[in-house]
Amino acid sequence: MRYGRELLKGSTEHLILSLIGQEPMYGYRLIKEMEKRSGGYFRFKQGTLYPALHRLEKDKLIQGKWERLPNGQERRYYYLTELGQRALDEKRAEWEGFSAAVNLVIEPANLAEV
Amino acid sequence: MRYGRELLKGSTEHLILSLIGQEPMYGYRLIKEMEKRSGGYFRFKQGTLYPALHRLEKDKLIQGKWERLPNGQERRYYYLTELGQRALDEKRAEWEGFSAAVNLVIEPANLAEV
DNA sequence: ATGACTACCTCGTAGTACTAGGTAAAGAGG
DNA sequence: CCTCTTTACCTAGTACTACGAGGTAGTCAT
Repeated sequence: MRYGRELLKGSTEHLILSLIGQEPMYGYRLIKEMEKRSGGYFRFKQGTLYPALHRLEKDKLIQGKWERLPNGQERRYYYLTELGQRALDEKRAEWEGFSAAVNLVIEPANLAEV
Repeated sequence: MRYGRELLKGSTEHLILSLIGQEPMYGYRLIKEMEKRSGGYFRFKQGTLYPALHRLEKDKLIQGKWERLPNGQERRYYYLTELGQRALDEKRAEWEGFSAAVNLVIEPANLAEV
């Protein structure tokens, strides 16, 4: 089941913060990890991810550090900041409230037993 | 908890179709009903709802009919079409897949027992 | 007749996912 | 050596849509 692109809006940052909060990561790995953990559901495009990472860094929710591998290659690892942790908690609560509200509206179950 | 405006994107049409599918409605009532059923969570703005209704009608997912009240007032009632019912089913499946995927990513629970 | 509510509408702006392009290096296979 | 795939970073432009802010008009109670 392919999801509409608009559905993802507003959840991208939540998802990214969530993964980085679990373990510092670099962009390319984030894409792979997102796909793996969602059972293949999410396939973030680079044109979605990198701008989002730059936004989050500009807002000081994450901090990037260039790190050099033994073979000389460089990767930009992102770490969750304290501010980012608070934003993550907020976004989690937001998601829970939102998804509960959607379910209330779309499920006719709430017509019974009031 | 106030939700981010972007979170709503992609769910608006699903929510509208869902309510109209339960009972034909006019715009103003949709706003009130949405608020009531979501426990006050959703407060659709007119600038959101009316353009969405027009989109849905243009796409033939709903059909509008002007109906005159005894006092002479007119309302535009919207009815779910067959095409709309199919779209609603799709959007419901989409939402279920999407929310399941989000929960998989944000809950570290999936690290245990695999 | 003044205000509150119902009920419809639209224009412009802002935010963001994606397409389509780009760079550069590592490693594998021939 | 050369090509291809993969890793790994980046950006400009487009399309879509929620919302703010504005408008019209009728009903009803005070």
